[in-house]
Amino acid sequence: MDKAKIKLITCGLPYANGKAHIGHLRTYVPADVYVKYLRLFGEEVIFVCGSDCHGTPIVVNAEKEGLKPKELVDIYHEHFQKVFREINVEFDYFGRTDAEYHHKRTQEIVQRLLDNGYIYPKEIELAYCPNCNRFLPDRYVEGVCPYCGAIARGDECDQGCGRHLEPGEILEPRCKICGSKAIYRKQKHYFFKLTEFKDFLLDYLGKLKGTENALNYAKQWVTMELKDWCITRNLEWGVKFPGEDLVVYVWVDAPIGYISFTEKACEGKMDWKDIWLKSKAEIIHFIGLDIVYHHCIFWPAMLKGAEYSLPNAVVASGMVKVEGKTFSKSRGYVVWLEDDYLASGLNTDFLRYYLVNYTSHQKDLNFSWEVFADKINNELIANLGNFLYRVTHFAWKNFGKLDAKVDEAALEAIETAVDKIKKALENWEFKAVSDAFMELSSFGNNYFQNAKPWDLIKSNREECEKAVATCLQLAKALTILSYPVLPKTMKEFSKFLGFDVKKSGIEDALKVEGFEIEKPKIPFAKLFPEKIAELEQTMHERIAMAEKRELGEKGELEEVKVSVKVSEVETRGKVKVEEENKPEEIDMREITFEEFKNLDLRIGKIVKAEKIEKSKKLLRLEVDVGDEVRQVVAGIAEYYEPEALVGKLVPILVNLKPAKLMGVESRGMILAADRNGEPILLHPDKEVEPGTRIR
RNA sequence: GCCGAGGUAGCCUAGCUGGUUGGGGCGCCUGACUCAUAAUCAGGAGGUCGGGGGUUCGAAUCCCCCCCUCGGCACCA
Repeated sequence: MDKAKIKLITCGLPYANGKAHIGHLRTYVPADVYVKYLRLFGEEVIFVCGSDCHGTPIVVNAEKEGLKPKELVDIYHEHFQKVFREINVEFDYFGRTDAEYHHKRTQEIVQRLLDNGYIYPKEIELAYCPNCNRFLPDRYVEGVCPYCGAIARGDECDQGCGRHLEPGEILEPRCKICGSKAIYRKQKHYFFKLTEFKDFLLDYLGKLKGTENALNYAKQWVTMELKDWCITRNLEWGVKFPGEDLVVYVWVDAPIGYISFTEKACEGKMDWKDIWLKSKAEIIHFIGLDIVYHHCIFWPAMLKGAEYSLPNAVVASGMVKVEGKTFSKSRGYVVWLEDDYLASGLNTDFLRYYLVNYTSHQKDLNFSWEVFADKINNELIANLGNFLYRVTHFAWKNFGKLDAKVDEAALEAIETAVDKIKKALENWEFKAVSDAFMELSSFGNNYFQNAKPWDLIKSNREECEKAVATCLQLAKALTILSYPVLPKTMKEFSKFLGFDVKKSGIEDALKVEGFEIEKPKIPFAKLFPEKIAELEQTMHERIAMAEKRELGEKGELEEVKVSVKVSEVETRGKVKVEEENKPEEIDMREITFEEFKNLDLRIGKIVKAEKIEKSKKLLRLEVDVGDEVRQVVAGIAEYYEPEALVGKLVPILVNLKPAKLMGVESRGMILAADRNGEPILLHPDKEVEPGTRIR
């Protein structure tokens, strides 16, 4: 690393449409820890982030809540600022993308891309609602996925195959607002020539630093295929595209926040252009794995096209699991920062320690309250907290003031810890960083134990003082070295040791001075089983409720609607969130009996079933539908063995338009219940003949 | 199926340019100590290093095959 350069650290922007949870923190806390260490080591750092305020989900949600988009954004912007402050994630600037300065910067960059010929207009067919008299953006459209036939929304096949849909791709579009049938109408939109950046990206990704999880994905995508990127939308809410009644796609303007927020952070201090135009800084993005594509493909291409500086590193954090299960807001496997953690009154440093120390930054982090309690009680408190307190307390009680006499061995141990921390930071290994100071703490406990100052105080006061001063030196070094991870606690504790850790640099860890000790307070409060049981119960109740909801129990519905409203919001900018099935959102439009009669539904008998080669999900079935035996392809291979299917009676939609999948023709569709994506086959209550009509 | 990342004691991990008995930490067992938040210190038990072949005097480390987990792509009429 080039030490002379200023470093700009950014975090993926939280989407101002939902509350902060443990998944967000998985990225923000390590980034903050990294920044605090850099500063400790004397580097000049700028740390920015902000709310991502645009995009259809915010508009849709605001409308649902009877708010203006800005009002909804205000709520979550405040929320994020508050929780970040409380957990000591300290940005130099936390902006918002609906601010004027950000619009200005975005328009300037878009204009540069236009001037440089990287943006071109193209007529595309878009869903238009004749009733509402407007073009329908992404999420205002509902229709059928052209790839899998599932109900999908305008920009993504969210219920089915999960594909990203380009504007105009969706079939049978309907207006989500008034429910009427939408038509396709031509409209001019703008595209970014991503395809022209393929060679640049291949070269760039070879030089880009960061975690390999991010870099590997990105390389894979670039080598596959790049498509030009539609960067305008029909919305009111967003950054206006120059000269048109359109806004730029939210993923164009969101990363530009890194630039506009840097401008604000630099005000009165330095010229932001040195960073973003003259490459005089090292730019490091901390993100969640789900937005690697945007940061390693779209973003550098945009910057290159607009002749801005390029990021030097992309650091992607691994996934979060809760109680060993995939993180899921809808299923209750989530820890909300405000409602769960902060409300519990627990020391925020505990959570920071857990997030940093559980595992390597790139790996999956599992959160469970049980492990949480173990780590806090047995590691943080028993080792670090106990050492700090026993030493300081002993020193205060027996000496108060101590001379500067320190065992060389302790200084060596401190140096070792510093070296380990430096090395670990270079590799984005924050667990190794925190392990290094925990190891130093062990050394301290060991030293104290072996020196037996409680005996020495009676026999040899002078020798005792040296042993205690040595331990105090270790304690001081520990508060300094652990401050980036445990800022709240160490800031408080350092004053008992007679200094202010916030004003200390790394050199103070080794500087030998006399001590003046104040009566210390216990640094960390112990976690008791009752408290943990309480927190676990909250979580388990939430999970149980989510399960009930999934099973569609009546009586819960009212409540469910409310809770879903709060938690189903999309996140963007930091963590991967699983595609959540939202059955209650399907809100199918009514059809007439006549329309129903158009469906040729029958009971069919599966006479043959086999896997389709090279496919993970597809089975080729031969189904007796009464008058003939049909070949049907069904996406159930992950859940059903072919052998187990033969002879089974299943409902089948016979007059569905045939299609070919992986080269195999499918004439009909087997009906199944969908439990979170898992198909559950249905069988008639009594044995019936193949071909029996369903009504 | 293809690509990527992994599979090391109950849990988190180091080691992986091959070389003495595979290191830590948490938990567990025994002992010591009492300054300290039943914290600490010492000692100990616990591992077929995913499985099987191969290269080598010698492999957790290299090669081949297979299995499993996670993610990306293809695919869920």
